[in-house]
Amino acid sequence: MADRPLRADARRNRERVLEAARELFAASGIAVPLDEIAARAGVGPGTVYRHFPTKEALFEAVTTARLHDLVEFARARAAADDPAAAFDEFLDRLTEEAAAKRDLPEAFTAVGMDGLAPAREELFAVLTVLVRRAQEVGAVRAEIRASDLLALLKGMLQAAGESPDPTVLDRIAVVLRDGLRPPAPQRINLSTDTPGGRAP
Amino acid sequence: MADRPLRADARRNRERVLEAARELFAASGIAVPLDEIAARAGVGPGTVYRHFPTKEALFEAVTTARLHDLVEFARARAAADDPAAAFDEFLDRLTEEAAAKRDLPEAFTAVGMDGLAPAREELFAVLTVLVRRAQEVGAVRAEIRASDLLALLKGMLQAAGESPDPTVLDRIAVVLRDGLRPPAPQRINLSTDTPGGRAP
DNA sequence: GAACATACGGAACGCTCGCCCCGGTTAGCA
DNA sequence: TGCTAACCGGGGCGAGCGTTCCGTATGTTC
Repeated sequence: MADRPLRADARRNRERVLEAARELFAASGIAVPLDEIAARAGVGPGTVYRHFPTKEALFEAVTTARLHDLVEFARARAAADDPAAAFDEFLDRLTEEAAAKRDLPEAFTAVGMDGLAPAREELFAVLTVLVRRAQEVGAVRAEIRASDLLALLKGMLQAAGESPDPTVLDRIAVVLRDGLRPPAPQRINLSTDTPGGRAP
Repeated sequence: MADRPLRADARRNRERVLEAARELFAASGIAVPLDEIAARAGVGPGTVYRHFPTKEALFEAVTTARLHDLVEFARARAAADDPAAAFDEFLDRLTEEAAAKRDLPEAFTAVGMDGLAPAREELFAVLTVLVRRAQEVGAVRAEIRASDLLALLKGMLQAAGESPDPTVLDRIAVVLRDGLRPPAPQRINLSTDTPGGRAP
């Protein structure tokens, strides 16, 4: 019961399992069989279960770390001087992440994974700030909420993850970025007289 | 072997199965157990298999019809006088569809369902025309391809389908719509001198 | 180097779910 | 109304996967 230091091989195997889980979860999502993770780590299924009580726990262990990194990144941006740039940087980060991280969108809305709830709430909270500040300087349309952003990002990550063409992600990201901006080009001083306007 | 008319009860049960499959696939996607569909239809699992050789075949039967409707709708719009409005109408249609149709995004990119391939190719072809014509009048940004649009729509449908809040869909749809438009308000005749242009 | 605790591997269990089969029933027709 | 063929229901089989258990191997300590 006391937290005696793990035996050397146990420690090594635990790391191998985590490494294999990171790779396979990122590649195929939580659907990957646990036996495959064990095989990739060079251990038996039993060994995985001695370190993690359940498959979900392993997924949580891998994903919580990833979410936490994302939260840290967002938190730093939430206090930045330029909220518009901060918001853009967050989108950039997520776009990079989406390259081959199929587990991230699953982590956003995994049901029944109570272990992930704190990290998700943290992310939600910091996203709320990030969005609000970007809205205050007119960089993001006013009606958007953090939940909308999360849904949008999740959809983007999933859609991009399934597409064989990696350049799809770039164009999707551009669409999201521009779509999130307020409709009229109201940035700074400019006096266009675009007819047929839809905004007042 | 000859296509003798089905017995009355067989015909009725087949319709019931299709109806139940439509509802349950739309609500929960292809993950719904076949026994549930059978139970909802008031028949045994064996009856389902007498009408459809496999679960995938049942899914294809339900989804092909849905995709075909969508293709018909898009085909009519692809020849419309106002390509910009036609494109918008297609987005509207898909937004409505997303209300509670969890099977549609799965139909877009279901792997190994060869029965759906023709419908998917039809959809892709007509979307290509729809996008190109909208681009010709400056209603859609030039770099977008039909595959990008499909990925975006799939993401939107999935994100909206999983969210408990139905109003999320509205805001997501607006973001997509505006994001798909060309960045600068370059509608028709106007002589802007936008520096740092990305198009010739 | 020996003894002990700890960890390992993989066979085995139970559960879910797609799919098949057989005894009973019902529809259609003479 | 009665016969026959088609159809129905649900129990059952097998595969895949998460999880557990136990005999064996290995690191650690004296």
